[in-house]
Amino acid sequence: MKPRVRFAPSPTGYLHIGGARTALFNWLYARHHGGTFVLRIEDTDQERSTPESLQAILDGLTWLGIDWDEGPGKDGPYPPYTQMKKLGRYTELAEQLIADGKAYRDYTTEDELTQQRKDFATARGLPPDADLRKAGFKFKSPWRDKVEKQDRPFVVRFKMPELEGSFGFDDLVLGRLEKPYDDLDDFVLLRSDGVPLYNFGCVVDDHDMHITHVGRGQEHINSTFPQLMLYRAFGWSPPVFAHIPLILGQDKEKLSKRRHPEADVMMHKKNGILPHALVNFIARLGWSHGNDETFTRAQLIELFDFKDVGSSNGVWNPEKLIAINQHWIRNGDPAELARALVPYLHEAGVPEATADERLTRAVKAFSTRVKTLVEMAQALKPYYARGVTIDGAAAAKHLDPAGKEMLKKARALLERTAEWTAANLDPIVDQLAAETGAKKGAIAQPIRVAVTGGTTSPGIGDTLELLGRAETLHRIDAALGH
RNA sequence: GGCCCCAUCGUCUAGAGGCCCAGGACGCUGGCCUUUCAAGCCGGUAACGCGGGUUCGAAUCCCGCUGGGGUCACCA
Repeated sequence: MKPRVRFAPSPTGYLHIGGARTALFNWLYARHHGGTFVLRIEDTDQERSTPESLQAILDGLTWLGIDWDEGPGKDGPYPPYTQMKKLGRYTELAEQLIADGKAYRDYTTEDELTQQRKDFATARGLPPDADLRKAGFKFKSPWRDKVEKQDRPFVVRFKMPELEGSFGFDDLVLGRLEKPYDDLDDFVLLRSDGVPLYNFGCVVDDHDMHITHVGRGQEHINSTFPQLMLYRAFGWSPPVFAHIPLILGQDKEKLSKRRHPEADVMMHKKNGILPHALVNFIARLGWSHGNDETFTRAQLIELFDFKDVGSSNGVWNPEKLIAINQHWIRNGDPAELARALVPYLHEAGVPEATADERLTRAVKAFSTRVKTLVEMAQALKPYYARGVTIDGAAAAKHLDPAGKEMLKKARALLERTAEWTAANLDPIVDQLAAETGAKKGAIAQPIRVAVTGGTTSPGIGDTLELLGRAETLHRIDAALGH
């Protein structure tokens, strides 16, 4: 049987890096097994859900190259894929549970609940601001065993069976996980406005959508138990669970949107990280395959399995992300990189940049010299300009009288170069070195400073080819004071 | 605090009883190469949290401790 997996984000903000990894692992699992990857929108938190967030999440996934087979914009056999569009289904199932005596209508009001908390605090001699959860407060509804229906607001609560012992499940990454029955209480299924809460909506949808494997963050371990009870109450068989470790910030705290800007997937796009580099990095955070560090997308799909996901949390490591990004800039397809680079060049103030053959050559020349697309755009920008401003220190060091003298000789040779290619241009340095007995540095550096304005650039041949004959001679003349 | 999960270099990790006085990667660092800067190549730095067991033998199994994380809503 082909697996059906899902990613079920809540559209309450941008795509979080932890969510992206959860999506990635599920997606890889589906692609590896030729299964189906479902994208489901859990928008039952009406306070916080926004259309903009939904779009941001879709954009984030798309940027990362994680495509879904069913979900927003993709019809599938088990619609709708948005929870607020199937409210009737939840109500129907809640009614069914009530009829079966497995859930009940709880008419407890806000005031009554507050009173119960107060009484609890007083009985324990606790201060009014004490955290009652820590003190072990457990809500007991007086409606648990009543069946009458009243004409006022109510929530539907699950009637947790009073059973001895414990129950559990076999997690794909953590192994056997168990919990005593009496740890659970009568959790809410449906709010008073009829909207389902997470545990209920999640179970109903995973069942309705025939989900076979649920890969999600370890913060959901505890909610798996009430969910399991729901499966049991409905007589449904639960999916296989895989709880993947959390990603921590550099301060070792859980990666949060508020405290960690790197939690935003799209921030990395802005920083010039390649989508595949981020995918590669994120995959290696928690998952491994021997000593391998870099993987193509095809390799990830071929090698991924939940059983190779580790069980301990991982700390975000920006240096390694950069290193992997550099690796893919260096080893990726230059033409493809050129296309990815164009928007960054536009951003850098080079509106005329297009993914042409010249840009591809430029990408090749700089691929070992920059770590991000932002750096690449910055590095390339001067090559698109007319003329260049020469750095004072560089000029003082390399464009002294001797340097200028050498530059003149170089210019003469350059002018006579038939075909303006790196292969033809590079030997000029050697030729001059042989003729004058000067060191290559005494020849190449004055040229480099004259045409780039600074002391560093790719090889002279590549640099000059990129600049073109006219611009090279123009800049040399300017440096010579003509 | 209750419950749950976790524990190898600073970080990501390999390691499924002897192959490990622990390997790779990033970082940091010495050198080589070199027309600059990179890249590349060769080297160095640095870890099995602690204490008990089990075993001829433990990073690997068991227990305790400690530490870290998660979770306890009419959020997800």
